Amino acid sequence: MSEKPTHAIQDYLKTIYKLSAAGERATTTELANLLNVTPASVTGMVQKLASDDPSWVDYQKHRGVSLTPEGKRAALEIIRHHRLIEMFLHEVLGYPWDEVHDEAERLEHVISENLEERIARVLGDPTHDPHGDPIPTRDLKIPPACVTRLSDMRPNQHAVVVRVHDSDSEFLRHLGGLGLKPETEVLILEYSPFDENLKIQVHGQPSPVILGRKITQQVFVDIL
Amino acid sequence: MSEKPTHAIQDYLKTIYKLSAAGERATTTELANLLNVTPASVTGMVQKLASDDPSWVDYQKHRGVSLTPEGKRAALEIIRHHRLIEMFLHEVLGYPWDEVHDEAERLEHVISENLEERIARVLGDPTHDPHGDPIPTRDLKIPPACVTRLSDMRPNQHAVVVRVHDSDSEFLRHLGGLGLKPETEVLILEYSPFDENLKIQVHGQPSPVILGRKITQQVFVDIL
DNA sequence: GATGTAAATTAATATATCCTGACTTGGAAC
DNA sequence: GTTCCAAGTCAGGATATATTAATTTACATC
Repeated sequence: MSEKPTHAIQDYLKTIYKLSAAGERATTTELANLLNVTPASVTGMVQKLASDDPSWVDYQKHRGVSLTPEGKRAALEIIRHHRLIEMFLHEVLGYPWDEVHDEAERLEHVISENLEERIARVLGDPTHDPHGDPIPTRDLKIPPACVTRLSDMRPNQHAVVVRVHDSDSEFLRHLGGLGLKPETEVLILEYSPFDENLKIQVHGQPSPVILGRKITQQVFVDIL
Repeated sequence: MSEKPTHAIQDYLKTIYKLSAAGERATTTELANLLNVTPASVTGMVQKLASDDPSWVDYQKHRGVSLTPEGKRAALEIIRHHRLIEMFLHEVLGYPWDEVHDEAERLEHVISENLEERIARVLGDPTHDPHGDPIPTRDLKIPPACVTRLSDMRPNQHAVVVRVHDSDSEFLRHLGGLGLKPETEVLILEYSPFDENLKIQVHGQPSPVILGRKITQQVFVDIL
């Protein structure tokens, strides 16, 4: 049985997981940016992660890191904690969706498996968090996240929002104001090829809105 | 504005608070025992606590420590977190009372004031935790805990349990089995002066039980 | 193949917290 | 008043994680 990773290690593993979603290795600088530490700190830590027994990552100098099975397991465990907590804060404690991330970021490291289980039970084993990100199951399987972006839609297409990029509170409040949240339906009215703006009608909103690519790229949809 | 104390400091302050309930200063060795560190570590930490600005404690070599107003404030803040969390785990997530302490011990350090407030709101501003310990109010006032012990009762006295000593999970399960929890009424039937055993009838239980001082001293009551 | 630059690494150091082992102090008992 | 022991303190060092500054590497471009 492997030792429980420290909080810092959990953060590294989670971040490496996110960066290697598409299969490539995570680089030192990318990690440093997302973790808000210097590249030198990342180098030091990933060397440790690789030399721990069992090792959490596969590390090669100047070639970045990827997770070992053990590292992936630990990463998914934390991601499950994070997303269950977000859902719980939203559903049970009435948190607005733009405030859940930061609170979950701290709680995810300290809840027991017992508490994780009770939270999942109370929520009825939810499959997605308030931003639409999939929650790993008890046995740490995770469905592939939807990757179709609102920015890929064209006039007359009809779609439903399934996921929005989280972690920026301000951005989430803005989306909330527009009515753009998971399960909301949208109809594309116009596409402007030069600035890549989209004019869309959000279901339940009084009038259409025009959105730039900065926004539409962060909203993921299923086509209806 | 004072810096937020680290987790370790919060634990020290909380423990000093508990030890100085009666007004005396907490000693190095007592602290070391309760915190599961060596006396030398305590000396090092309390010196730091005293030299921080603002200082958390008043420290005099070989004379132990007491909390400054700032230290007391921080201690009560953590105790409020701890007891609200215990109540929340019990009431909302169905934790048995013997499991809440350890979980709260970790969560108390990471919840935001926002979460504290929402928990209090959902619970309807409870005044006591599941073991009967009083919860400091929002402005950190705390009523004196009841100090009459079941062991002080004598035959024919009728009392109601208001508080039991927490933090030992096994002991709590035992008490639970006996039906001894806050708000339960008891009637003293016999007192045996030599071994200090008490025979009592617990309301709702089929038959009386005989309890030794080790137990009756840890149960606090109001006389009816 | 030489070279410039961005990325990554190393080395030295800082901070927070803990430890062990050696030493000192306070105060009770003679 | 000594003496002695439990309690307390000091010194030195360990671990985890971060920093900055200096150096090295990879690789695209000439």
